[in-house]
Amino acid sequence: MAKEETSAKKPGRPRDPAVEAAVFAAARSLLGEVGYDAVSMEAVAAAAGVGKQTLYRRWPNKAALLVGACLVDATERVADPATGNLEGDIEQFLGGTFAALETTGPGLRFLMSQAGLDPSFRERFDADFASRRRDALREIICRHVKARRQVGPVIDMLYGAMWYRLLLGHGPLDARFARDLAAAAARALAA
Amino acid sequence: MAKEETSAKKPGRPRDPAVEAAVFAAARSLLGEVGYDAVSMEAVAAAAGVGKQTLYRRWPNKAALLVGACLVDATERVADPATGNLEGDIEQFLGGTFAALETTGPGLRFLMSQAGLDPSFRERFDADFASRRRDALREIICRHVKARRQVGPVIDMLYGAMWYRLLLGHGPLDARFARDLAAAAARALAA
Amino acid sequence: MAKEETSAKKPGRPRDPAVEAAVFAAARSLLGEVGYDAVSMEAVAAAAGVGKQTLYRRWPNKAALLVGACLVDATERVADPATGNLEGDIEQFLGGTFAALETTGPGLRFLMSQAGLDPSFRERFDADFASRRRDALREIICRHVKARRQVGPVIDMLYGAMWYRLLLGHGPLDARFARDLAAAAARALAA
Amino acid sequence: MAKEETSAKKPGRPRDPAVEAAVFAAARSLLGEVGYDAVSMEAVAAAAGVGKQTLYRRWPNKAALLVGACLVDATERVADPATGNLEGDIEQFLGGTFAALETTGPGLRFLMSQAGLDPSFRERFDADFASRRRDALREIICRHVKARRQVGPVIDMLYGAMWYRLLLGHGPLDARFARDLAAAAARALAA
DNA sequence: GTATAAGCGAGACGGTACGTCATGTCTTGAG
DNA sequence: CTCAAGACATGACGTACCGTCTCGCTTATAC
Repeated sequence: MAKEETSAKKPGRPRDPAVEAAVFAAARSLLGEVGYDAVSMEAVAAAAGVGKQTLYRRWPNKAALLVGACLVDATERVADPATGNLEGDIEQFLGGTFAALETTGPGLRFLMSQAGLDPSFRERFDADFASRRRDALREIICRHVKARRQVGPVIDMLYGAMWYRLLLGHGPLDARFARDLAAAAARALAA
Repeated sequence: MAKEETSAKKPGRPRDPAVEAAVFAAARSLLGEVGYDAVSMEAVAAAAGVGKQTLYRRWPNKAALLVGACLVDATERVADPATGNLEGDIEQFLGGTFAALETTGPGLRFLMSQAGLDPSFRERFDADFASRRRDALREIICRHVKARRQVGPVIDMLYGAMWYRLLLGHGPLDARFARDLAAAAARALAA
Repeated sequence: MAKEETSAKKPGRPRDPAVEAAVFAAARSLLGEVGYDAVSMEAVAAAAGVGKQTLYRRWPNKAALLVGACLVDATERVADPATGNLEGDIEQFLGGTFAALETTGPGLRFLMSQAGLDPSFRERFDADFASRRRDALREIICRHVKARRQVGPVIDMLYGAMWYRLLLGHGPLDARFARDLAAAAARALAA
Repeated sequence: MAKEETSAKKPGRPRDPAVEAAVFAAARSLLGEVGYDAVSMEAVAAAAGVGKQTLYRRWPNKAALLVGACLVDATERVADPATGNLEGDIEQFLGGTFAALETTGPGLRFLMSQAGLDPSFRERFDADFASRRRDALREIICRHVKARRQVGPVIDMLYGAMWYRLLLGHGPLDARFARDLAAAAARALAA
């Protein structure tokens, strides 16, 4: 097939793979500490022990860098649930997602806030992060549900509830909330 | 003591009342056109024909100014529905809410983003606006549902879905979405 | 007429006159210490306790700033010689000129370099400074010499020798050099 | 002695002799077009179709490279004069030198200006270029003159006059100027 | 042959400075 | 005391080069 000619040997020194890890770690740490606005490319570069040009070589702007930094742990933290039934799978998925928010919550809240403020970041954040999370949840739900039409709104309700509480803080994102949401979703999706 | 002669004749030139209106108009217009980040105090001052010092005399920073400019959006505007059944009432309430977003959407989106960024504003915004909207929806739902325990999460799901789409823009906030959400909620709340 | 009300009261805060003095002092000091290339606008700003923007508001670039800072060096300071004979007058004139270079040398060297790099400054520097010095020397020489045709090249030789050593530093600009040049010039101009 | 084991067969691939020519051509061309400051090693490398490392392997810095590039044509362009008398030889030497400036003048002007700005470049430029030209002229003069003591200042006067006009542009560097300088120098050196 | 060693084009790397922009403060003169 | 104007110190922006460091390749001598 030779489809993957992408990895043809390029000339010049190859990119140092350690850079990405160092940058993402620095970026996540700063994001959690001081918030999106106060994260500067200079600070990320300094914290990661990296030149500014190296950041701009790999990410076009701060938004892309931070989304990349958060994307990694969100996708790798939530295990695929397998309880066998719809409600249980949803509960487990949401429970895992909420648990991850213990550490990633502040950073993600900043990113979603930024999405509300900046249209171009909005697109990138949805395409690279939020829509992927919706797809992951959709896949789980669709294992048990045939009526596809109802699934979309229910996914928006589930993730919506999560973000709503994450942004406003008027209620906890705990195991009980996961259970309540899962129960409501399961009933909503029942034939 | 009557020390608080607030309206006592203060020395010096009085504040020009036209300034606030001009500034708010300029600010909302810029916010709609270019987005929060690209709004600068300098641009607001120039657009309003006002000196920068005048802005800083009245608002401590850009966020506060824009919050002031947008707070008028966070006002009740949805008529009380009366279709007689749960699903119909929810659909009508959400439909009205979504319709109002046509004009108030950008302002509210900015306010919710600001709530995500600023904890003190978060509290104020939830207490003065968001929780009141939840209460209004709760009252409507509770006309038809006795099982109170399930209501809270469903309200978060409904408003959550709305905000989720408002912030990310990945799907429309239209009559059909109101209908789908109402149907799902009604099933979730059914005994 | 009064058209030239250049100094008409302009609105806004007036420029702080202390800035120019502080900047020039910092610039000349840095120029003397580290040389033109190593002088950075950032260092000048820091040393003068001034913001970078303030520098760029007043001077378009580093060269212009330093030219301003050094132009004070380009001022007449040599007393008119009166030894009665050609060789003595030349020697005394050059000796005085060389002595002044003790302090003004670095600044003048920079200015001449700048003249070599920037054609428009070249014209200005020649008209306002270098040609006047040549005229001064010419007047002294012409007191003793009638053959005008030979004078021009000799003046270029004398000032040329000075600048050549000032720029390259391959030989001293001292009393002995003044004497040697005067002797050579006197012979060259002899009938 | 075999001290000069320079040409000992060294292991590894030998240096490509075409590189130096390509680099010098590119460097001279850039120097003439945009001036010393605006010449960057990256641009030279790109223009010569050469890697940056190749430049740094052969020249320690930009200054050395550009001096090298200009040295070549200055030394090879001026033929050894042989008119038989002092004044004629000087005139012919200067005439040839001035003629070469038609093409090399702008580049050399940049280099001399840079020498005035940068002490470390100053040394290199004098050692590798200017002092060699003075030596060439000294040799010619010393064929006819025994009184060595007067020669040094006269050489500074001759080359000084040339650079003075090259930098300030207040007079032409033509055959007549060469003749006038030669005549003055010959008289100055006469017993 | 087959190491070994250096040169080569390319380009990523940690840095420094650039010149621009916006922040929030300050200082004018006018009202 | 407010207002419009604009200078001020500060600090991040994104770019351009610096001089160094890998890469994979080429081109020599040495074993």
